[in-house]
Amino acid sequence: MKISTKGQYSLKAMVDLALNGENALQTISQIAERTMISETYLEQLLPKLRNAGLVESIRGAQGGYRLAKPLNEITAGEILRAGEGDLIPVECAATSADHACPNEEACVTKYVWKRITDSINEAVDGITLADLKDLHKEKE
Amino acid sequence: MKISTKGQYSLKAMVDLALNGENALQTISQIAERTMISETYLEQLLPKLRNAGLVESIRGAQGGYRLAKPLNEITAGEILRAGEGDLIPVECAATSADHACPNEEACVTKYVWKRITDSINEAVDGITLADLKDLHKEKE
DNA sequence: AGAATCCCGACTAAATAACTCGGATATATA
DNA sequence: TATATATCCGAGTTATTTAGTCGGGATTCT
Repeated sequence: MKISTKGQYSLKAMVDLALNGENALQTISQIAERTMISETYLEQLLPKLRNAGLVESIRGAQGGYRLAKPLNEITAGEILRAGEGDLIPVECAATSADHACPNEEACVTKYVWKRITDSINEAVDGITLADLKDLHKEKE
Repeated sequence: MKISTKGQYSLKAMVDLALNGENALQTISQIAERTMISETYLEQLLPKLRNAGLVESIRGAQGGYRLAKPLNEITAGEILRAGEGDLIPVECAATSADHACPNEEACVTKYVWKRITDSINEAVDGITLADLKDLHKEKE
């Protein structure tokens, strides 16, 4: 029951962009230095965030990354689902998974998995980068 | 972000006891047959549930397992924490983990991990075996 | 042209998960 | 008391996943 470093670092990198490079381009090496995540690993993570439409990238010299949307339109949920994969702790909780569980008990446990899934997603979908930036300001 | 089979099967086994052997002793092989979990694996899981005070066991011939408390006093949260370990998806969300995160951003992400942790635990602590038994009755 | 950057897939090592197995211990019953 | 029935416990094994590196290609600015 762990969120992998992919998810953790993705959020960390996005928060870094929110705090430091909301509009200006930031290179991987700049993000790496501030977040303490290796450049090579970030090179693997950032493309996922781009494919999800959360950041945009400019290639070539003077290039880099920046957020693709306003802070209040990017949720922790989007980031985690992009970096980590769907937040579904048990397969059968996926709404599509109707592949007849063999036992009747399984159907009852499914209720628990769904409740967990829903509560996780509600939690993370209710937090935006704007919220996190505000929180950061308060902490100073 | 997966709940391991330890957690899944622990819940499944407990639901089985709730539905079939609330008071009477059930042997591992009986539980195994109904839940489709191997006997040897159950042998590994059930002692954890016993250590957590959720089931009690009688050794020797005619022995077996049964629930240690009334259905409405056993929550899915207790079962999962016993079988799976604490439901804390990121280490630093543990309240005790005050080992100075080096970056200030880390502290902001910590807020997200805490929200996730809390929402998961609230969800599972709000579901008892009695609820699941009722739900099972409805399904018939 | 050359330097700075992102892009992408393949690769490896370490950790974790998912079980199995062997043998010990306790208890009911004949 | 002997025997069958059960739980108990720790060690071992295999498969999968995670975490991260690496090499080389493509793009763009100066």
